[in-house]
Amino acid sequence: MPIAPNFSRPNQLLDNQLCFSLYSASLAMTKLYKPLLDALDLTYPQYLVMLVLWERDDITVSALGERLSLDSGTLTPLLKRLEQAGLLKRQRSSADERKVHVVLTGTGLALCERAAHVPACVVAQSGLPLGELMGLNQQIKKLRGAMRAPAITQQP
Amino acid sequence: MPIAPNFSRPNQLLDNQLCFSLYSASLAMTKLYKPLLDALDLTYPQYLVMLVLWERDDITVSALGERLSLDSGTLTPLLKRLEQAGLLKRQRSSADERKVHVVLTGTGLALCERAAHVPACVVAQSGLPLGELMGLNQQIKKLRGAMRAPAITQQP
DNA sequence: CACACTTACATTGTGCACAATTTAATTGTG
DNA sequence: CACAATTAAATTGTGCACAATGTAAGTGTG
Repeated sequence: MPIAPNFSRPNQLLDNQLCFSLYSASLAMTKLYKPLLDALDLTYPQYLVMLVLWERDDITVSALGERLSLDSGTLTPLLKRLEQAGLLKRQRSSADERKVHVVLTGTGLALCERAAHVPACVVAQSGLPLGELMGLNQQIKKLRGAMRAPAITQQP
Repeated sequence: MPIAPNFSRPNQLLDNQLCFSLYSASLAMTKLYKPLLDALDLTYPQYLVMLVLWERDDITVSALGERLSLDSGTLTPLLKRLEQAGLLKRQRSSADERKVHVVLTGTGLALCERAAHVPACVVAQSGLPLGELMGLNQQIKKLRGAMRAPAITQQP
């Protein structure tokens, strides 16, 4: 049986490419960060967690999860590794024993300085003008917002 | 110690958001595909592999890896699962015993029909006009190309 | 105040991604 | 032809992502 390229369904080729572009660009971006983050002993998801904490320290696991759209199954082991590395502490709330607060240590707070050069390095490596990247960022945020919103679905 | 938002380094907040946008949008997009792909018993990376094979059957693992920017460490177990599911065969080249050719079975080829509606469903769910998605796709592909290219680095 | 219900994390299991290493086949060079 | 070098997959180990489930703490209702 001969090869059957599906030119009859241009959508199947075209539309999936946006999804594949996102997927592939995201992986490529992570690789761009890797050498910089290796120097800080952070993985990319760990770096994202630290970015949130550098902005707002002492938040609960669920607040962190909402900010990053990640659940406890992902965050719990990740946070344990960061705690093991001495960058933060996980402490149960005394007011509500169900909640776990994530608090930076001195080491974790200090790491912010050593991470300060990372974004500019990545921008430089991408080789595209900053304005273009910012415009792209706005569009992707819009797409992400659209995906977060519930689709026009018939309610039962 | 008080919270220390790093407003003094706007880049650290701004530039990382493009990267985070990509990361988060990619994960969200995968979740959009999930219910559709569940019906086909495919994960999203498996679906990408099938898309490539529906376009061009009988290619080597390394060709597949180049197309998707994935290495054998990712593809080998993924392909074994697709083989287990009866969608493809992995067969060593007789001409060069190092190479493994990936060939669709009848079942794998037939699945193309059942997957035909997936892209349009995802576009509809995103809630954005098709033209906008296509423009975004072009820009992201440009970014990905820029990241693939070696940065302006001093050669030793 | 009992008790169903909800909430916040933690745990378990599957499937990517990828670095690093291994194995085996092929190619290039003297 | 011997043999170092290269190439193509496979293997091993770590760290996400996430579904499904479990556990314990808190909440609401009669």
